[in-house]
Amino acid sequence: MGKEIVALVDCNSFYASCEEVFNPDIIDKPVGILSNNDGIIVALSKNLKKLGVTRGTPIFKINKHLIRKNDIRIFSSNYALYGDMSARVMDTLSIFTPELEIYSIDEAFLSLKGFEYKDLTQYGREIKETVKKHVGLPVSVGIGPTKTLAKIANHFAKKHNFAEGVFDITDHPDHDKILRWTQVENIWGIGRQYAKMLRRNGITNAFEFTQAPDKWIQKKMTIVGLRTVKELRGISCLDLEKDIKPKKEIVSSKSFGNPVTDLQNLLEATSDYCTTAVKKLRSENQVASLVIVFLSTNRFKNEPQYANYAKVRLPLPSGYTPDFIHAANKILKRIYRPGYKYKKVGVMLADIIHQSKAPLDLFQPTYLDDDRKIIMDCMDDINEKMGSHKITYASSGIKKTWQMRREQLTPSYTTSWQHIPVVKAI
DNA sequence: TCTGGGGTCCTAGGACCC
DNA sequence: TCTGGGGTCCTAGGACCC
Repeated sequence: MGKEIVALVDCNSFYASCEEVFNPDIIDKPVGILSNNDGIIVALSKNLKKLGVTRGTPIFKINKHLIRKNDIRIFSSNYALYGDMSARVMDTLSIFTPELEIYSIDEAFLSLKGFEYKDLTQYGREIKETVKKHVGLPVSVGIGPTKTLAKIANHFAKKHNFAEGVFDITDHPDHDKILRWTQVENIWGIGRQYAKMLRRNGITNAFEFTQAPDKWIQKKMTIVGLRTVKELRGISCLDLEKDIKPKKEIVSSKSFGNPVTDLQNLLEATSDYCTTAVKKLRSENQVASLVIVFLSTNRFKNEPQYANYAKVRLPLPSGYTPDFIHAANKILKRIYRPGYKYKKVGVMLADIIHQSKAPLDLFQPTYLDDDRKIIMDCMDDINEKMGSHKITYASSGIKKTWQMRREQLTPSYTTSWQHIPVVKAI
C-alpha cells in the first residue's frame, strides 16, 4: 500500500455560479441564492460576501437600501438546474481519476494515488481549467495526504490569491504554518459546539489541535474527533467512498408559505411529502417499514408553541405510496392539536431495505408480489415522461395553499425543453 | 409580513435476557 | 444490613456535514 493522496475539488459559490452561467450580466454583481420557501440565504457569490452578508441570514433582515445600492441579485433555489450542473461537473472530474467520491452536490474527492510522479499542483490546474471549459463553473482544488488535509488545502487555495485556486499541502515546507493559519472552526468535522469547547481549552487553530493528547480528545469529542486529529497529523482514517451508499432514511419536509391551522391542509401536505419520499424510495429500489411524521409551530414567533412526532410500523416493508399516506395521516391525526399556527410538517421513512431483501409473509402478499409494485412503476413511468405530478393523489389536495414560496425562480435551463436558452443572432 | 432541507454517525442509558 | 453481573439490542439526543 502506497501513501494515500487525495484532491478535494469544490465548486466556488456553487449555486450562485450556476445562475451566473446562464445570466452572464450578473457575474460582477453580488448574488445570493435563497433556501426553500425563500427564507434564508444559503449561497453567496464572492461579491455578496464582501458586503458582509453571511450564509444563513434571513432575506428580510437584509437592508433594502443595501440591496438597491449594490444591485444585489437574489434568486430562489433552482435544484433542477443545480443537480444537472453537478452531474456535468462530476462527469468531467471522472476523467481525471479512477476513484472518485461524490461527496456532495458541489464537492468530490479524487484519489491521486499513483499519480505522484506528476506535478500534482499542475494536475490540479488542469482539472480546474477543464471543468471551466466543459461546464463553465469555477472550482478550487486542494491536495493532501488525507481528506481532512485536502479540505484545509482547498480552503487555503480559496483564500489566497497567489494559489490561483489550487494548493497542494503534501510535504509543503510550511505545513505547520498552514495548520496554524487554520482556525479551529474551519476544520472539517469541527462544528460550532466543538469549536467553542476547544477555544475554552486554549486550542484555537489546527496545529494546536494536533498537539492535544489523544485520550483527552476522545473523551471530549468521541472517536469522531480523534479521527479528525489523526487526519490532521497525516494519518488517513477516512477512506474514499466510491460506491453510492443506499439511504438509511428519507425525509421530506417543508415549511409552509403561510401558517396552517386546520387539520385538512396538514393532511394534504403530509400526503404530498409522503408521495415525494416514497417515490425517492422506489427510485433506489428500496422498501421501508417505518413511517414517522412530525410537525411544529414557528419557533421564531412569540406565540403558543407545539412540536411533536410519532411513528407507525407497517406490517410489511412497502414501496406503495397509499400504504404510507394512510399511515402518515393516521399519525398526523394523533399528534395534531387544534389551536396552533403550524409552520411545518414532515415525513420520514426509516428501516429501509433493498426490495430484494424484503421478507416474505405466509398470510399476505408483499409489495413485490401483488399489483402494487406494478401500479407504482407505471405511475413513475408516466410522471417521468409527462412531467412530475401529472398523476398524483387526491389526498394531496388541489389548491395547495400551504405550498412554499419561490418567487425569484430562474428557468430550468438544462432540464426542461421549455426553458432552454435561446441564442439570438443580431 | 418574511428565519431551509436532507442527511450521517456516535454514545449513554434503558430494556431485556440468561 | 445485605439485593449479581454481563451481554446485547434499541432509541433518543447530540454532534457534524452540505
